[in-house]
Amino acid sequence: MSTISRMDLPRHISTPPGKARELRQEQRDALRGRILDVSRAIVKREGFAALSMRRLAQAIDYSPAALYLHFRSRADIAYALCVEGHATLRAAFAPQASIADPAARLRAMARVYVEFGLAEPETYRLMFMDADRRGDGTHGTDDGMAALSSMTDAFVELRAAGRLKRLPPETLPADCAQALWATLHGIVALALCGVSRAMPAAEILELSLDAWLA
Amino acid sequence: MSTISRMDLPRHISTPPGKARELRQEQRDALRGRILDVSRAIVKREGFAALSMRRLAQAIDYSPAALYLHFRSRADIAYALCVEGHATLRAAFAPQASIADPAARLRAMARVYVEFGLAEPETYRLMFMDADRRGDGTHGTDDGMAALSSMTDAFVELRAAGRLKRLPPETLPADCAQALWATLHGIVALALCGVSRAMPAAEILELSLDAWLA
DNA sequence: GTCTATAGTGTGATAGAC
DNA sequence: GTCTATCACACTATAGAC
Repeated sequence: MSTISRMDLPRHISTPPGKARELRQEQRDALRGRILDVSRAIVKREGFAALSMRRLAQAIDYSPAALYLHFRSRADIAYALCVEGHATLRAAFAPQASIADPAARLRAMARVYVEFGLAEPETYRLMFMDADRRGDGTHGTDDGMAALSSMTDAFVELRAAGRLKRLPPETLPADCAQALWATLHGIVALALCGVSRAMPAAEILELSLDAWLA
Repeated sequence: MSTISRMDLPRHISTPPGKARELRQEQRDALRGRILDVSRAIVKREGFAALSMRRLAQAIDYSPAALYLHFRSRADIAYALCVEGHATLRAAFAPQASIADPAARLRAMARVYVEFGLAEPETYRLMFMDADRRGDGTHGTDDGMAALSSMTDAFVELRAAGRLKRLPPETLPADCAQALWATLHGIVALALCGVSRAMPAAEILELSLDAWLA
């Protein structure tokens, strides 16, 4: 919970003419940031469904109407949080890129992906499981597909090294990546829904990776 | 939690000896059936979120209050529809059981599963994607796990035939089934969320099956 | 058993005063 | 920019008349 009160922000100060504009802009950005901070916290803990405009307003100590000066709608906030989430995920992927062996790299990326989903279940839901129901345009985030293209690259290397002989020769590496992603998503999604009570997600993951990459 | 207590039955009335009682029961069952019919239709077309008690009541031409004489809550209706869905899925699996080759059988079952998800997206959502958010006890449906045990059986046969040598020898067939299920769920879930815009689900499926069973 | 009526609570979003 | 007040809805569930 952020302890910053609105009173900390200088609001009705007669601003000197020069910097007035950027100062106002700074305040705007600060408030927008605070809205996102609180939204992120609520979503993380209780999920996007628990994020109502009223509650959000109360948490940042403004009226609900004030929110609409910074976001056109609730879906707009969801979109912003999704973009953030994709950036986080991409950042988590980056360190794995230096792994030389493509199979080991794929395994590492897969583990990162699943760990992200399990560590931030509600964010993951927002990003990948409620996407179509919200009606906003989250799908356009090419940024989020960076992970997919890293996996594609690894499959290209595998194919070049002749290590995908189990699959039909005309199979595209991009399709392999897509299929592996579907597997990863399935593992996370089942875990989040509590349906796969038997086995821990990490074990399912290792087994699936063996099936794909052995 | 017993819904109907014995005390609710009209014992002050000397129950007419003949068919009165079962006739009343028949009417009760008929109305309950109609409620489920309409609910199923609405969910199929527009999803469980679109099923409100008001709307349901209007559709069956009763008052909202009447619904609560047959279902304790909206979640109760969801539960009933889930049980139905699991029965449908199990029935769709049955014909595949006669396929002799375990790998071919697995492929056939996998296709049935994915086809079910794509053909009845909203029912699938209700069964496997909103499960935890509803708070009812759908997970207890052992009936629904019949599919999983069929897949386990197939993996047992594969292992016995020495056709799983790519996986570590201590791997349990039940775990293989669980992992394959996760893959299937991932394929369906991504397709339903419109995230995997590139590739048709059927192709991802075949590719994944090759990876698993080649 | 079924109705009408309504309690009680939520929601997203907006108008208009200051 | 921010507020108050409110619109215009939705919802589940129940009370009490018949």
